[in-house]
Amino acid sequence: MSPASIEKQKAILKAALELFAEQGFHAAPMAQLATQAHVGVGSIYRYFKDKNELIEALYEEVDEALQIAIIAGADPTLSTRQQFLHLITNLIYFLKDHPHEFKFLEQYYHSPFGIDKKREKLLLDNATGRQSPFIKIFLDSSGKEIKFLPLQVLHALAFGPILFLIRDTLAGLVEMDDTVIAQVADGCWDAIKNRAD
Amino acid sequence: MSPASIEKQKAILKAALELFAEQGFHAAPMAQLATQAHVGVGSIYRYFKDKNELIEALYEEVDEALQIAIIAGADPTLSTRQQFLHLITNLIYFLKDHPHEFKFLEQYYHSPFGIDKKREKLLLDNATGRQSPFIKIFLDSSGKEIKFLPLQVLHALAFGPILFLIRDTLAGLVEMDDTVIAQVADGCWDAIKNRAD
Amino acid sequence: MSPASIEKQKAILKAALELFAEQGFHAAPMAQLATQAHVGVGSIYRYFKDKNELIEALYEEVDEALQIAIIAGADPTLSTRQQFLHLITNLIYFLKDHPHEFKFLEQYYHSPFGIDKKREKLLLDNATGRQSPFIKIFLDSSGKEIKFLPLQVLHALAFGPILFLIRDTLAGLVEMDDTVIAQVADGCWDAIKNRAD
Amino acid sequence: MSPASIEKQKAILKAALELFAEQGFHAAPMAQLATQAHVGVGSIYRYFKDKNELIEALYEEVDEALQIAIIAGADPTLSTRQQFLHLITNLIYFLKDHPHEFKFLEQYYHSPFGIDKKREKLLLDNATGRQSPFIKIFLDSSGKEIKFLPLQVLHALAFGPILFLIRDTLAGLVEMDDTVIAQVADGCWDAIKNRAD
DNA sequence: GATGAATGAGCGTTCATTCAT
DNA sequence: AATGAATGAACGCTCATTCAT
Repeated sequence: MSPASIEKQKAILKAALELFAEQGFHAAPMAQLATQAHVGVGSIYRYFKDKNELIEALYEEVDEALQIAIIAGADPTLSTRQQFLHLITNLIYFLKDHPHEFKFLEQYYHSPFGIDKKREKLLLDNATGRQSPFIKIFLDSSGKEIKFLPLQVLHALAFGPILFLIRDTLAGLVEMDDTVIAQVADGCWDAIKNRAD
Repeated sequence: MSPASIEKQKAILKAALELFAEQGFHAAPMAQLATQAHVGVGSIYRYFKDKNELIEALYEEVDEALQIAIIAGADPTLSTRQQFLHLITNLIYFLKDHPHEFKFLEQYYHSPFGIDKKREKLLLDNATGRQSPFIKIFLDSSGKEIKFLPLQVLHALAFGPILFLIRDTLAGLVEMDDTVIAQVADGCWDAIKNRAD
Repeated sequence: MSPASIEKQKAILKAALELFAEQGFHAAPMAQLATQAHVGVGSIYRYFKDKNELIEALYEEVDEALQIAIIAGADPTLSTRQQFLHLITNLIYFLKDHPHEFKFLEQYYHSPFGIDKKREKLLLDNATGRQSPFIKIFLDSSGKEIKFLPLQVLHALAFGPILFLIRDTLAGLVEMDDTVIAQVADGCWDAIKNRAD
Repeated sequence: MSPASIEKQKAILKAALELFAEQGFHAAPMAQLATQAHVGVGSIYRYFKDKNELIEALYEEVDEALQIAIIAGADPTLSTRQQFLHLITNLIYFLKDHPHEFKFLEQYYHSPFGIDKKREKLLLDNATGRQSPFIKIFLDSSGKEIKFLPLQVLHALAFGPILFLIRDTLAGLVEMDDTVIAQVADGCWDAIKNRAD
């Protein structure tokens, strides 16, 4: 694909991210998306088979960026607690600093696409070596530093508060400064850590 | 309003809850809703100004039921921890046992309506005596049995995991038996309780 | 269905017949059809699931009218030749006097619908008592007054010239007065009659 | 025009014939046509002003091939009947053996183009020495071996059955073996021949 | 000359809402 | 009060045609 084409595709994905985040999938007409991306409607369909495929492609892109952000600066020599706090702090900052990405992901995971994608990722993690860094920590330390609980429950305890709080932050209901972020990260650790520790 | 009218309105709300939960706001046409409620399309507009107002009214109804379910069997003589566990367990069972209500609320809170509603409730709680039982516990015990954190952060730590897990349960990704429910409730408490305790 | 509804449905079918005949299925937008029928676009979809179903319904209506016209004044006591000439003359006059119907049918039989419909009618004729009057004559007299030929071949010899000529007539290439009509009908009989007779 | 250009043009016409025959004019996008012809979309517009002109050009090509096939092996010393049977048998075999050409011509003659083309050919035949071989026979023998009828009527009687039958053959409704072909040709002759003969 | 990415008018269809009955 | 037929703006998507490369 030519550089110009790649630019165009990126412009479409960028416009899609903004519009989907601000208005939702349904309320964002392809025509408006085209306008915002400075392309013709028809051009979108050169790059993406239909609206669904555009959404999927955008998800892949956003998820990729998220995964990269999460593992930035990861250090396997640290304690489990410190590794967890590092990862989850990365996650919080990324979502807080990328409200469009956060809103898009929230929508995506609540749509019919989302459920299947989630299940798919879960199976993938079980089946392949490619593992989310969180899952690795959970599996390695479950029953030790971390409570012996089903993976999904650990996920819920670790991520649930984050998503909840970011949502409120973006809604302007609460301010997330560095102190609050540290407190929440801490709270998440408290929720999953084995009490004996 | 005549008893017959009340019945009709209830039928509409019931049908709306089912359809919205199963298909989403957008994918649930008013015509289908009317069919399912055994009323004419026009009748819906007698009780609700438009689709948005129907959604709002349904929210009020569902939220009312939820608030009632949460405080069932509450006992102010118990310890803070026990009161919290009681409330949150009520919450979990209600949401788990009422998937339509849960799915509707999730959608609602992720829609443009949701943000405003949340802010409104917050202000209401501050301004009036009518207070959510959770807020009462948080305000009463913050800095004592419970961490000294902004209310929104406590909310996030307490409710975030619940919502996350119920979602996965309804998607069939995890089974929530009584043991798991107790473990999650416990985890939520661990997240907010003061470590000294 | 209320009388008003029936009127509306008829208006739609009438407009469809005219537009399809004059512009073809593809070139006749639903919006134009709605305008011509003095209804809203959406109303068409109350009566017909989609454009295809409208076309099918129109075919049924036109075919019905055609079948009725063909058998008008049929007299089983006449000779095979006279019965045939009567039927085919009816056919000619109907098509000549109903150019919209003729053009619509031509299009229909040349579309993907048409082939299947034709085969279906053929099977129906074989399987049930309901028989086209032409088929009855052909089957009864094949090998006697009429040549012993496959049914399809008799059809071709009898109808082929008619369709060909009507087409040219509507195109203004030839004038079909009563004399010409009689001559063509005669020619068709000559094509299928047994020479010995 | 360079040899390479001629090749390209032929490839486009070949692809057009196949696609138009199989899918119809409307359902055959220029892009698909370009792909099948192994040229760029833009190239089609170098050889043909627009889609209509491509259709026209294809018609000329197909018609040319048809006219040549019809007169193959013509022998002016034979009887009128034998000459007619020879020509019409040529016609039948060509159409039967070239289904793409037949389907294309049928579509063409049923489209807005067709009418005008037909009228144009008629005028041409009258105005110039270039005459269809059938027209020559009809004009020479009308009132003698052949009925005294308007040219268009003779056309209808002679060609109508052929087109009708080929259509059904391609639709799989009837098998045209050599016997059937001879019988149809015979029938066509019976339709136009003077009874006295 | 040849290409195919880009375009946007125009399509079939849906659905929230209205209003005559 | 209750109905549902009627409406048309708005949607996702296609494709003949253009034009920069």
